[in-house]
Amino acid sequence: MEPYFDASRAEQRLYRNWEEAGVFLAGAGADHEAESFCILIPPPNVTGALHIGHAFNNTIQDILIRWHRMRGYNTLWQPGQDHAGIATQMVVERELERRQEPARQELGREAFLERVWQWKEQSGGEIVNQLKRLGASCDWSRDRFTMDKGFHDAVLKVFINLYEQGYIYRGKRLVNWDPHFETAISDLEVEQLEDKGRMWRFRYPLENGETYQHPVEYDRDGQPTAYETRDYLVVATTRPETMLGDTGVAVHPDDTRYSHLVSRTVRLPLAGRSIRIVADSYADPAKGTGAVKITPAHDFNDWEVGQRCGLSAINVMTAKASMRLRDNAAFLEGCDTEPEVLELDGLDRYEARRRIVELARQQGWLDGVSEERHVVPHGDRSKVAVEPYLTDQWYVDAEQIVQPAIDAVRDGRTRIYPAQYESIYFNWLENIEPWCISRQLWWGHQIPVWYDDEGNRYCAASEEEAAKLAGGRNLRRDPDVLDTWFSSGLWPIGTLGWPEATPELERYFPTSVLVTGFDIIFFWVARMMMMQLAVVKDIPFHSIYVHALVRDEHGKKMSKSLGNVIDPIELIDKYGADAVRFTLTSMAALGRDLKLSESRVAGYRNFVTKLWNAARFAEFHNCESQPDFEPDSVSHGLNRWIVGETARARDSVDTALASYRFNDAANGLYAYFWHKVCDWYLELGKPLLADNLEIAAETRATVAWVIEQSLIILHPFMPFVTEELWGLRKGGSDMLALTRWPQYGGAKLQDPGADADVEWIISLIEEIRSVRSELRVPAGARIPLHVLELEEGRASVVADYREMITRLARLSCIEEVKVAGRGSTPFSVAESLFSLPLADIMDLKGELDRLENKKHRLAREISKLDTRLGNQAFLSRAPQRVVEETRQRRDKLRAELAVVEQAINRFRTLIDE
RNA sequence: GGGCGCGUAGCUCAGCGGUAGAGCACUACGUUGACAUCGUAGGGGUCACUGGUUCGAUCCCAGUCGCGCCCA
Repeated sequence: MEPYFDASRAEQRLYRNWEEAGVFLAGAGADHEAESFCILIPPPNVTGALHIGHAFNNTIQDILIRWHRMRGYNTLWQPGQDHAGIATQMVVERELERRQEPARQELGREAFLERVWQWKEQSGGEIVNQLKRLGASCDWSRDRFTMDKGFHDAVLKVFINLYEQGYIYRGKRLVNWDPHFETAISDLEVEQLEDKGRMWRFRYPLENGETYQHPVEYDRDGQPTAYETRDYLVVATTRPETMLGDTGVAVHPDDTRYSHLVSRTVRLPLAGRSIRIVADSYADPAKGTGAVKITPAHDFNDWEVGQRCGLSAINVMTAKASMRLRDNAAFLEGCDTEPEVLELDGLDRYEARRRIVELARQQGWLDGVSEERHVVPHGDRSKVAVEPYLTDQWYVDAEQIVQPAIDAVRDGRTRIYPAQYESIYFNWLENIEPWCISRQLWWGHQIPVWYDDEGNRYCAASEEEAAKLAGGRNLRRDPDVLDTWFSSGLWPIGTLGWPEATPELERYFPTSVLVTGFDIIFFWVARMMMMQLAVVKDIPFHSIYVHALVRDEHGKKMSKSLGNVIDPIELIDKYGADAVRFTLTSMAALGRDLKLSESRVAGYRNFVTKLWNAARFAEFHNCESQPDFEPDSVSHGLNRWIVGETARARDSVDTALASYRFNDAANGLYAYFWHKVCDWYLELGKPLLADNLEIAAETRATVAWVIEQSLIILHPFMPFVTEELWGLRKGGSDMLALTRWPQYGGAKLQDPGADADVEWIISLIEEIRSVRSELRVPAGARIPLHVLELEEGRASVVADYREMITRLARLSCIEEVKVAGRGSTPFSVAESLFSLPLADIMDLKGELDRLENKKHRLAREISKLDTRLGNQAFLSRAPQRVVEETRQRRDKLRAELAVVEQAINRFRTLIDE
């Protein structure tokens, strides 16, 4: 065996072996009639590359899957990719541009889609290979794509189903419009970004000679004391370019300044349109002048006001967010436009903004301008400011299907871990808004609705069926496609074969657990709940494990623009997949972000090496597993101890994983293997492996068992190195991935007597090492150990472990003596007293200090406990158990103190002599 | 504005009513036939602050101060 595990060479071979042996297939290795365990992968975008968040998310899933598979469950990890409408269309369009090929519009829909499919075939599978590098044990034979024929059919069927039940409707309303992609997007795809901007105040002249008194001076109580007569209203806006679409000015119904003006009109500058002053409580008297311009076609709040007050909505922009005025009948109607305004036609919205402000200044209706910060909605993909835009779109009336999704979590049929995410889930669902599901894109599931020339709609699974419904009328299909999340919302039933009643659907649905990031609870998790419950009347999963975000080592969100992205594949290349996985797992504390630093990965790479070398040790010493080995029948205390430790480790892994405490599982395994097995068991066990000893055979078998048990319980976390070592040890006949998880219970393999002995031996060795180190005894020097006094029952222990103590503490001999010799250093372990004769090398003063320190530490602790035990309130109110434990501890410390004091006295005597 | 979370060793984080822990980093020593990607020993903390509950608070409660995120 090499001294290191060569991850880069072994990983791909090991993965291939797993695939060829079919160990990842649904149900592989399952016990007969086993319970099923199924996880659906959150489908990565087909355009995507594996980022660290995927690596984390899929490591967690793989641990759960491998753990269950080894425990004999009938396991399915269902993989797949999402067609990711906007993202993919964007990638392919860029590709066309880069290669200077005809753009999407020139190609036309059909040819463009062909190109997307081509692209998908060539470069779409990258992320699958990357998941394999991570070790993800998905059943790739069942890989699904949200645009597959079967999945597509299922999506259309659901659309038709929901349409027919009246849960899907078409409506003309304001949507969030992304002017870059020229499509509607849903509320969730909008992110609010704060930006510094300006607030402009405009004067809109009152018509028909109306005037009002506007306060200009106030007394101390804020009461107006002087007024001026105004023949205009001042309105404020951050978006001057939309003023051409103004159809009203609103004032608060209780605002006495303006009440006589309600229903009068102002003349909209530039457009020359008469617009009505309306009373609506949306206008806040305390803000600005209390009068607010209303642009129903370009602002969500204004839209509501317009609906309430009967104002028309005039769209003054194109889909690209440039001004549309010249051939805009709605705009021109009722206008007495000034020539300048038509020159704005076709200008980009920001250019139009500058021009309008400039015109306002020139024409004298600019009242003022102020700087302020405000939040501007942006498209999460395009990063451009979205426009509220008036269009016809398809909506899911989510309110009608939301209740079962709320109930399922309320009554615990689906549980969310950690529970704090439940309230986020409820809060969103209880305030659900209609879901805009149509997108003006080409790549996606085209909406299965046809229109005849009169505009009647026919919703059907195919053109033929629509034609039948239409009775031969001329039809054209709705050009829009569905929101990507509409189809991924059907991921659970869609991947398992619905609407066919497949065996997989029967066996694996509802699925066991969904592992996902909190950032897509709304996008995806909540919608899957709603849609599965609406379509098949059942929950999609029993549990939802919500994990946090992976951030950089300073806690910043990783992003390309910040340049702080850690590429998991680079980490895997450098440290191996096992190290990357173990790092992520060890940091996966429930409900907390992880800050990833590379040094941590390097640390776990060292753990992989440690495991590798422990196995190498076993090989050197011919420690081979014995078929008839019974862990509970070993005789030597050391072997009995490690068997018990191993059982405890297995037990705590199971407990931790069952409650999704992945970090506890990983850290427990790390401590067990490195600090128990390697630091102590293998070191103490070395003397027992000498060929001439009777105990050697048992110890070799125990070492083999311990190593192999460790490989098994580490396998879900570090599948590659464990599988490789398993193969090296077992000759490759059976695979670790399908090896049965140990069932032995904790109690049967525990031996408290052996545990106490070994722990005492460890303390003794540590104490000797500590003394040696502090007294600067050369590391290579062998020194004698004098035994002065032993606690009851320890004599045989010292005898049994004599050689181990000698070796690990680098002693020349262990002798019983009656009195400590001149120049020797006494020290204590629990209640036993020893000394090290170090006359020529020791630092007397330093050693005395060391003992005094220990004495003070003990004395301080004892005094704390004494105070507590002297407190009547404590004695009467604390639980008896706690009182008793405190007393025992105090007594034990007192005994130790006595021994230390004895050591000090002896030492003083020696110094005085 | 509403909600959630977080302030514990130099750094990244566990813990969570009764002994304050890990990894990394740091210091010293060291190649003993598994491992220097290692071993041994060691230093390092008013558990953000202020009150309260309790026999007892890093832990529970309230407030303050800092930081982050989500929603409007």
